[in-house]
Amino acid sequence: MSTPDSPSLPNSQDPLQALTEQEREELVSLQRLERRRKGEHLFRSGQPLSQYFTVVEGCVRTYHLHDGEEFTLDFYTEGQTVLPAVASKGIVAPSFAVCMEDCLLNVTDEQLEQEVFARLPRLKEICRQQGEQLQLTHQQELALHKSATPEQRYAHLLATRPSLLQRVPQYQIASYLGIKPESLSRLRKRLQKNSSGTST
Amino acid sequence: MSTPDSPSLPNSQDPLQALTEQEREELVSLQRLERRRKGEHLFRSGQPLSQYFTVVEGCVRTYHLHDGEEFTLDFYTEGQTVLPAVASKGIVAPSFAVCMEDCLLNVTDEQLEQEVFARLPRLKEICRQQGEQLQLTHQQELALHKSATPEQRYAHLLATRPSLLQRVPQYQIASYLGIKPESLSRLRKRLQKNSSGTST
DNA sequence: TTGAGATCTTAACCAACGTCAATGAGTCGC
DNA sequence: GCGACTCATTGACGTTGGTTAAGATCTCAA
Repeated sequence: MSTPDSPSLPNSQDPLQALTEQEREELVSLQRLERRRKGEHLFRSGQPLSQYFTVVEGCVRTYHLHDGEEFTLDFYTEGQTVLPAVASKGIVAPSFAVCMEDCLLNVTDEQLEQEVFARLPRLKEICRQQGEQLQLTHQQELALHKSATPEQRYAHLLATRPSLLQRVPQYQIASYLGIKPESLSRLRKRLQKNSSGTST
Repeated sequence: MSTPDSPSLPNSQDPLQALTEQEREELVSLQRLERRRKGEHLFRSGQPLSQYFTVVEGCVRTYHLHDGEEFTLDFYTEGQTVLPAVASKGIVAPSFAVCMEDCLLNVTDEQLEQEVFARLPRLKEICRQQGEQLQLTHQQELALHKSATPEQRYAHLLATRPSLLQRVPQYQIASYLGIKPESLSRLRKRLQKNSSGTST
């Protein structure tokens, strides 16, 4: 009933379980939390990336710009990392990231990252591994997007991240699914009609 | 006229330029080359990955299986790496990879990887950075796929990897574009008609 | 030559998305 | 309340992809 939404990319399954209680506490003590207002950008496409963000509270959306139109890549909510840490210098932001709500973010820059890894050497390997698996997951996402119809993609979103639909305007969900808002509207209507017959 | 096809994922831009001539020679001397026959699989979805491949000669296709149907993820030709090196233990193959032609491959396993990194310490960082940028590139691919029509995707493929279309059966290209072979056939016809008018 | 198999093309029909335009519903500031 | 604005919905229409089925090539082997 109240599962807090598993992320579509398993960004998830807390790999920090591998740390000891003490290590985790230390990690928390090193965290730097910052507030960002609704509408603020975390980064913009093409800019060198110097910070990495994890959402503690709120919602962040990443998107591409293409012929003046926004294409939503993903939504990040409580507990999700907008970009994996362990990024090297010289990495360039591949997209835009904007706060959908007022946000509380865990912000890591290069210096802090060095510090954290110095204190928790095991974390580096954990992050690296996580990043690699994430990459493979991205490939799978692409495959899913290719092989599924918009309807299936919507059903999948509904099944895996139901609360997102309450939280985010539908025209952005549509863009996330790769269709127009009007089409999402019709699609939802179709599903309603079919499911109402099913539940008898 | 005869550019050898830039890969869709810039897998490309030889990051080994950062090595000295001597280092590169050493790298080559450490390479292990293997032949694989057309139709052989390099890995299968779900299996632990113990080897990484770069195509020296031939063509490799990766794909997903979904309800018994294949969905082509990508094609890898001369010079392209099927999966990035610097993968940790315990990584699981996210897809299938099969040789489209008889292939000559540069094969790296964990042991060889250790050896190479021991001999060329700088390479490790280079590979890591490459892997991270690749990850961001995958995100961009997904965005491109979402925001472009099949026609635009085909045009993009035609522009960036023309020789692939000569090399690979069209029904697999169709699957790569996310459409059915019949649709690709119609699409090509439409494009022909339109471009014939243009070239006057 | 004949037949089987694989690949590509074409046609006809339907379903679904895109576009354009109009209408509601909700919020906000005045 | 009122207008302005944003967002969701609906309808009409055209375009395009999926499906099914048929046919055209081509290769390969008997």
